[in-house]
This record gives sequence, structure tokens and C-alpha cells, in this order.
Amino acid sequence: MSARSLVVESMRLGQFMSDEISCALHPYGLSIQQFNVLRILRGCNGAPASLQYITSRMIHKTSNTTRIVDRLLEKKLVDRKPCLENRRKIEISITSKGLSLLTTIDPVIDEKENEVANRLTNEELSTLLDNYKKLLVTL
Amino acid sequence: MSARSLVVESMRLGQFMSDEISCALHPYGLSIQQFNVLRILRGCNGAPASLQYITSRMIHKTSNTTRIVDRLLEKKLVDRKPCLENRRKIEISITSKGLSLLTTIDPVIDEKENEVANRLTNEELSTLLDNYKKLLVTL
DNA sequence: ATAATATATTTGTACATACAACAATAGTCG
DNA sequence: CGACTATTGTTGTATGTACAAATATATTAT
Repeated sequence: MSARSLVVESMRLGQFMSDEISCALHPYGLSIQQFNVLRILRGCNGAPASLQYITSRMIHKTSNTTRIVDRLLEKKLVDRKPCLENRRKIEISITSKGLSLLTTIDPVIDEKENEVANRLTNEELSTLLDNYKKLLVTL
Repeated sequence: MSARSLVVESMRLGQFMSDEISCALHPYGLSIQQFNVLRILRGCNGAPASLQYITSRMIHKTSNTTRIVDRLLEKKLVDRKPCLENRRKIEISITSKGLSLLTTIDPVIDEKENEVANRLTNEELSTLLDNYKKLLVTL
């Protein structure tokens, strides 16, 4: 197993997953990154989050969180307030509209995730498995 | 192992790989997609490729190949001619400048691929392995 | 206290992604 | 032939990615 196969196959698989989830989100007008941010905010259980915190949890580390939050603001799915203790910071929280949208989407994404996992053939999984195993041995 | 972990971890891993390769390409002024197209064209061994053919081999299926080729054209790394047999088509081929750039970059990417593969810790690989294995059993 | 440095976020720009609409050519079938 | 449909590629628009520079505030050192 070459390092190249590992890299290329991992990229292809990740892209496939990401395309499928994006597609499932499309009817709700959310990009995968916007959805990601909403889920991060829900995970805060009411506590506000800074931009920095959100960025640290995102899959695409270099993505521009300011502008993704801007779009969620336009849709009134999140709130943004200046932080009083530290005026450099902002406090972002999910609105009730945002929460209820997530509640609607949750089962759709759950189903899609199962579907995607099951759509991988045994052969594809075996190949991946072999690749990772061999790599494991050589470390 | 949940379908969600499989999906999220696969996306994270793919993103990590892709970020690392992009970074290695940066000094050469190529994006990962531009590099991908150049390698596809080299793989044609002199035969010209249509846009459609290139798109079918790309990792990002929905990406806009016309505009990626435009940028390679500007850098004179590829040629574009109308196809005489079928005037809807265009014939794209890699130039000698493109080939020699690839020759320069090849060893750098090989090294990066090995580095990336080896940077994954045993623990990360074990977790992935477990995830894929469990999935394999349930299919 | 002032200057230097660090932190938090925003803005700018080029490129890529996602999707839809459009245009041109080719193939098909009456 | 002429209309219909399919194929191939281009263009438009909104969003996201990647990186660097700018802005504002906070912290630290002198």
C-alpha cells in the first residue's frame, strides 16, 4: 500500500461523504458549513460562543467563520452580540428559529449518514481497511 | 460505531490530507485541483483530453473544469484547441512547460504523501480501523 | 503611563464549489 | 429536410476556501 493511495482514497472518501451531506441539506437552504456551525452552537446549550471557539471546532479550519456567521444572521438562525467583558470578542448563540430548524433536519441527516455508510461496498471498505492496516504495521 | 462517526471522521481525514497537499503545492502557484488536472493530462501520454473526460477523473466532481483549465492556460501549462471531428468538443493537452513543472513537483508531493501517512498516529489509525471494521461486519 | 506585543475579529482578493441557465453542435426520427 | 432531443462546453451568481493585511482591544514590559 502506497502513501499515495492512502492520501488519494482518503480524499475521495471524504469528498463523497461531504457531497452527500451537502445534497441532503440543500432543501433547507443550508451549506454543510452553516449546518456545522449551527450544530456547534447547539452543543453549547445556551452558552454563547466566540468566533474563535466556533472556528476551532469546524472541519474546514481555514474557512472564514465571520462570513458564515453573517449568512446565518441574515436568516435569523443565530444572534451576535458584543462581549462586555472583552470588547474584542463577540458572543454568538443559536436562536429558537435555528434550534427548530435543526430539529427538523436532524432525522434527515441521521438517515443520510446511515445510507452513506451502507452504500460503501464491502470491497471499498476492505480496500480501505487493508490500506490503513498496512500503514499501522509500518509505524 | 455510528454512521455519524464514520462520516465525520472520513471528512476530517480527507480534509486533513487535502490541506497538506495544497500547502505543499503553494510554492509552485498551483491549487490542488489545477495540479490534479495537470496529472490527468500527463496520464494521457500526449493524447488530448476533452473537458468532459477531465471532469470525470477529478476528485471534486462538480467543480467547474472550464475555469480551472482557463487558469492553466493563462500560465501556459496547457493548450486548448477546438476538436475538428466534433465541434462541440475541445482538445486539451499539457505543454512541455506543464510537464517540466510536474517533474519538479513530483518528488515534493511524494515526500509530502509519505509524511502525511506517517504523521497519523497509531491511535488515530486504530480508531479508523475499528470504525471501518465494525461497519464491514454489519453489511 | 507608554510602547511593544498578543489576541479577536473583520476585510480584501484570488481561486474553487455548487447549481442553474444558456449556447452551440450533433444525432434521431417523423 | 425540419423539429426534437442529447451532448459538450460556457457563463452567471452565491457561497466557501485560503491566505494576508488591517483594525480594535487587551496584556505585558519597561
